[in-house]
Amino acid sequence: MTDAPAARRGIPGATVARLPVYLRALAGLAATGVDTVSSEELAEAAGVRSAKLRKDLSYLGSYGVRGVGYDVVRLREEIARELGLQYDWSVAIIGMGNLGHALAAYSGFATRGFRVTWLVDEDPNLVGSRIAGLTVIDMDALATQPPAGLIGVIATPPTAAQSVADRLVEMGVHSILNFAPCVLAVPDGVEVRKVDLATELQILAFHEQHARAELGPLADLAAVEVADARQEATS
Amino acid sequence: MTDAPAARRGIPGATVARLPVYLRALAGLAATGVDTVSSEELAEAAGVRSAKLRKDLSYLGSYGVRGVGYDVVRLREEIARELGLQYDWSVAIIGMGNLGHALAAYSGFATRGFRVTWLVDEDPNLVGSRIAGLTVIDMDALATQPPAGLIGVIATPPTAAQSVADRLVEMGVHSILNFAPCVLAVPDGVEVRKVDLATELQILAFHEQHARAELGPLADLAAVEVADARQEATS
DNA sequence: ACTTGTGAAACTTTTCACAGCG
DNA sequence: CGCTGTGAAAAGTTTCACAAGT
Repeated sequence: MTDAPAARRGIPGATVARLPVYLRALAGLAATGVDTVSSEELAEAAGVRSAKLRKDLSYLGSYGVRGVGYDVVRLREEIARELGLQYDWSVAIIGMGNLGHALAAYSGFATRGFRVTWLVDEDPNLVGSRIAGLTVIDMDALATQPPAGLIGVIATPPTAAQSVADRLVEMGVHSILNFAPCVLAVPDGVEVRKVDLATELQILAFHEQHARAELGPLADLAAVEVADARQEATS
Repeated sequence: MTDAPAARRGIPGATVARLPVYLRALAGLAATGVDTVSSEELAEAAGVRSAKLRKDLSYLGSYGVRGVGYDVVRLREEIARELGLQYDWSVAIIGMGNLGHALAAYSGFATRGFRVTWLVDEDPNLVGSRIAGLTVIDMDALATQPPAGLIGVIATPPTAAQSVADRLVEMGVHSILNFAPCVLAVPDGVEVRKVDLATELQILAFHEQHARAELGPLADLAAVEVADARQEATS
């Protein structure tokens, strides 16, 4: 019954997270005029192994042709549909600091199915000003016209992030992208993804340190040793 | 032999990725004067389950006290050491567009063990200008003084990203944070982490669409349907 | 002949549940 | 008694290898 041409509820999360990468790779291939691609080639373009790619695509259904490969246009459509990109989703960016500014101006959203529709800040000096073609409003103004399916992007300082999240949830938002370096508490049914820049660097630092340890003592480290008030910790 | 007070090579990747979150939670607790914390409390602050937290910490060694909990200062030091944060790592940001600018000005790096030391761009109009207290240089200038342990942050357009990565690798960098929406090919031993903003939104769109499907047909969708040249696909 | 789609195996990560220790 | 640390079970993810289809 529910066995129509797509996967029955339950595409693994790891697969969902890779679909955007495949989509990007397919867009690149389409742009260069390729119209059929093998799992081997597409996997190469996406930076994964071909078996993984095939397994991932198998969750969406059978869109390949054995002995031939995948039709670039068709596969692109199927993935886009699975991701819900037949709609142009509205995005509200909250917090117009450096990062909020950069996000508002980022052209990569528009080209990939998203429309930045609201820019929000609480600072009265910013409210009313124009950034990237939009007028900055405050949270109250946003709350008067919250569209269903809005995605909220939090780019405030961490101290403000939780209360912004609360207000977004209150107005019916259930997808949030959080750039503030803090944990957000939200009710069930609200999906939060986080991007923490310092965290990413710390993970790299771990690998850097351990790669280094293979090669011998950390003698030639140009990274500056922290030699400051660390005494208070040891005394 | 190699059984000193830390984990023997092989902390799971999933655990490493969470250590920065624990570190942040501990910093928060330390700031409010708490000096002992149970796995339950710390897990709550970090947004994970306590069993997972304890398992993660067990890879670092036994730093808790049964019946009591963990010493906040001690645990913080141990995690920081494991992540290699006893050093201040140098960071070079390549690509001084909107995002590069925002990253250069981001104060969150300095407070978490990283020092943005070089800003790089190829545009002659930018080279020599000052951003966030630093003078913008070009890749050639960076190549003349590449410190060991440098972390490269790529914030260029995707078309330039691969060649920037190649040059970074050439000068001995083996940790790269890539903001450009493309796959980078690098040799073994070079660690690349990527942050793709549109990808994150697409993953949210997937969940948004499927959460919505639970509640019935997509009637009240305020996300604008893409009603353009999609006919060519159906005809 | 060639490439997909997929069971089964291998590996990783999370969760459970309780022994062990302060 | 309470909380950590950890084996063992469960769940999730990746890889293998080949049968099945064109």
